[in-house]
Amino acid sequence: MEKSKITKQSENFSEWYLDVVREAGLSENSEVRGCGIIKPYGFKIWELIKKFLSQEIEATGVENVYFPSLVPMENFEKEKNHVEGFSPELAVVTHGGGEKLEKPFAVRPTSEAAMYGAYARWIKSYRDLPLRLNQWNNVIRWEKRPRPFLRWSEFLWQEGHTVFETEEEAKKEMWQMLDIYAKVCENYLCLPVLKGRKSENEKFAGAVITSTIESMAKDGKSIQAGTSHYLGQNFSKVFGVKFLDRKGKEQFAHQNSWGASWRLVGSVIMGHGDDHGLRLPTPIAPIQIVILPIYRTDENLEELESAGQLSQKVSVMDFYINGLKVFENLQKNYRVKIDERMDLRPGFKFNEWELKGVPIRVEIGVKEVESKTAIIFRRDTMQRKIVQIENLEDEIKLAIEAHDKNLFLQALAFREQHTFRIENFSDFEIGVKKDIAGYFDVSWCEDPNCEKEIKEKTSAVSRVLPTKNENKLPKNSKCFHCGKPAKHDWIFARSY
RNA sequence: CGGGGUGUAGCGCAGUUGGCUAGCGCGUCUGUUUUGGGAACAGAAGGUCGUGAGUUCGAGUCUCACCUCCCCGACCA
Repeated sequence: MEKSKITKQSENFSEWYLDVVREAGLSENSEVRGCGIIKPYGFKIWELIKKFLSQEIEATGVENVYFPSLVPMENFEKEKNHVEGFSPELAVVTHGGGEKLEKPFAVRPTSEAAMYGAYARWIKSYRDLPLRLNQWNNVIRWEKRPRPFLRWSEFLWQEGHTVFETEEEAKKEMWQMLDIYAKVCENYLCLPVLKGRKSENEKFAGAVITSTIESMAKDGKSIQAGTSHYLGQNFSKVFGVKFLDRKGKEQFAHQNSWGASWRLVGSVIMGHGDDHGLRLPTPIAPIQIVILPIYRTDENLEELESAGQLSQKVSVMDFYINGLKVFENLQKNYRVKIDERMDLRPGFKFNEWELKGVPIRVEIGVKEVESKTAIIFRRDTMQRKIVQIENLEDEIKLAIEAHDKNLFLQALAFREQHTFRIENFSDFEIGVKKDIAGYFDVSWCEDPNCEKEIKEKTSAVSRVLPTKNENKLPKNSKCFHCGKPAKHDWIFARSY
């Protein structure tokens, strides 16, 4: 048996991830450091995720727009925290048309500074509100240490930018959009997420509140899978987004921004993948069912031909697969691929489709043709089941439901097994240094300096204050690190 | 930006104190036999040895400079 092309997760998770990304044909490095080439199979996964996100976002009444990718540098300098947060990672265009530009342009790392000048012109009255727009685009952030899908220097995402009369309305929408991200993750990506808000140190540069969904990778690290910010009046004040209210008084608007990127692809790989490769949830699988005809020798084919119902120009498998209505229906209802490659052995194909994470495989060999059956193989369990050919469609439907449910439950169980209540800092330090660490549930003081010290000592930071803990007293009245009064129970972890 | 590596065929690598026509594995292409868990054999194609300069009769190999990419940190709203 040939050795696996991918490193075992338990040996080196980071190498496992790079191996899967390469061998499953998702992406490869480009000539530009930190910018990846997304290959068709990887891009299709993103397009399917995008389809679900887009549906959910548009269902709330948000409209799509497009703003330019170049932003005047001076726009970034308006909001103090924003410029401090982003200037280290800006790409700047200094030349155009062969000449040095008088005023340089930044390539957007996010579009607050690109859009809000226009918002200021568009919004005059409370009647113009709420304004709720979204754009699907690319952004560039000059990352020091890129990683496929999770932190590339150029990435695709959507960014929503919305404007409201009141703080209350804005905050309500911030949580509404976060719920949509959580729903997409849980329903379509089969990934359980923790919802909540970020600490002072971890929030978006320029936001009043940053909310987040966090999913767990199989090495116990946390991935921020989507984020929704209440910007307050920080940007409306500097960009002049103001309106006359119902009493004729001028007010600065309350704004939100929210985004999710193809980081979600990385979250799926790291959240579901195993030593055989990818495991894709059916809704976002480019190929949901692969049908694998298994040929034997020409002799067998001839035997079958002479035995049966076969026109001379059609092979046995063509007859079986294309001639039966059950397959016709499958191809109507699912993304199906028939692997007709004659030059490859079945063992090779099994491994290849498992590596690519195809949820359901249907194997049809001579035995199945003779007995009018088919074999259904489930990627999540790696188990085979023999079914009658006339039941194939129903059986596949059940298998898909079970497959996706199982992916979700396995990920949830993994997260629960790797979430630890910690009462003191020495246990925390020991826990964080484990190979497969996880989430640390701690009572914390919420002091930014305390968080900085924790980060310096352990490289772990707060990830989220889960919404369910927001209105609860902490389990321990003292901070697990500094001993000052604790405010809430937070989740700390190492992260991507 | 700090520390450590690296650069030779599409990918992964070897290349001895400087020496003759630069090699191996995987992959690719052609053919034959195969085909129920990563097939075998035969043949073929594929190289400015990161770049530039230097030492030498002779440099993949030695010297200097530069560049690249990777890993570990810092940075990552």
